[in-house]
Amino acid sequence: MNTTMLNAIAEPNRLRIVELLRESPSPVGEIATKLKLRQPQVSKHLRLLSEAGLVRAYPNAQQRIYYLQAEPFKELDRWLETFRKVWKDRLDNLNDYMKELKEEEKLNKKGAGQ
Amino acid sequence: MNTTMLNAIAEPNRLRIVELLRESPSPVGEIATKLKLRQPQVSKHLRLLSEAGLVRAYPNAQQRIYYLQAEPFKELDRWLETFRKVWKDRLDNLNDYMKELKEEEKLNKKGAGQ
DNA sequence: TCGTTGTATTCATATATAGGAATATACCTG
DNA sequence: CAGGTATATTCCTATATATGAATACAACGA
Repeated sequence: MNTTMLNAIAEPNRLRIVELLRESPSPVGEIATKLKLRQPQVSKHLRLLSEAGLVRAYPNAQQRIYYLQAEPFKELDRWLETFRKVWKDRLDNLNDYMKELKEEEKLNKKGAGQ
Repeated sequence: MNTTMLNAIAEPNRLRIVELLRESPSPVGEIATKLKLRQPQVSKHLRLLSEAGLVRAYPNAQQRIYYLQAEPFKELDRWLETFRKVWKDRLDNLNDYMKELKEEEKLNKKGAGQ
């Protein structure tokens, strides 16, 4: 998994931008207005998101309409998949661990009490 | 979606730690050895991961065995789900946008040629 | 061409944090 | 209790970056 992508969405305002673009493509000014951010900051965040491959833009007169790219999200999804696969077994193992742990605690208390 | 969780895995070494713990629970020293990191750094990263709710530890003598928590990953999965839902429609819309754009370009070129 | 609108960039500053070194803390064994 | 092992914390420094302010750049309309 790519930390560039994760880093891009780990910043609160960028996450909000992404969630806004999830609803519909938007020009920079509209993003700034809706999220109550200043335009230069939005442009900078979009630059980072763009470099991370999360968004693209197409020009419409002076505007630049930004929209999401699917691929990075799919990559994140594939990464999560590797966790889902292991998850069930792991939880079982964990329960075993915890049971063992509890048994040990009981034994220790018994031992201490002697 | 929670940026604390994202921030936690956005750091390369922490991501490696998470991926290592995905294989099996491990004590700090083992993580340090396998990832060729210094022990204090690993402890610090684990602290952050712990505060973000991604890991927990149970004691085993002097060791602390760290293991992953499922919930934050499930939350991330649910967040991604909101994208998957929109994805298909969005791609169609995008195609429409792009078609419109291309049409506009053609018209502009025609106009410029006059 | 000029003014306007929309966006990007540059520069400076403040803040956050990753890493190194040293040390503290906790627990085990003899 | 002493020594050893495993982990956590503290202090310091360097680096990254989010923000604000000012400005540059680009494209439109009159």
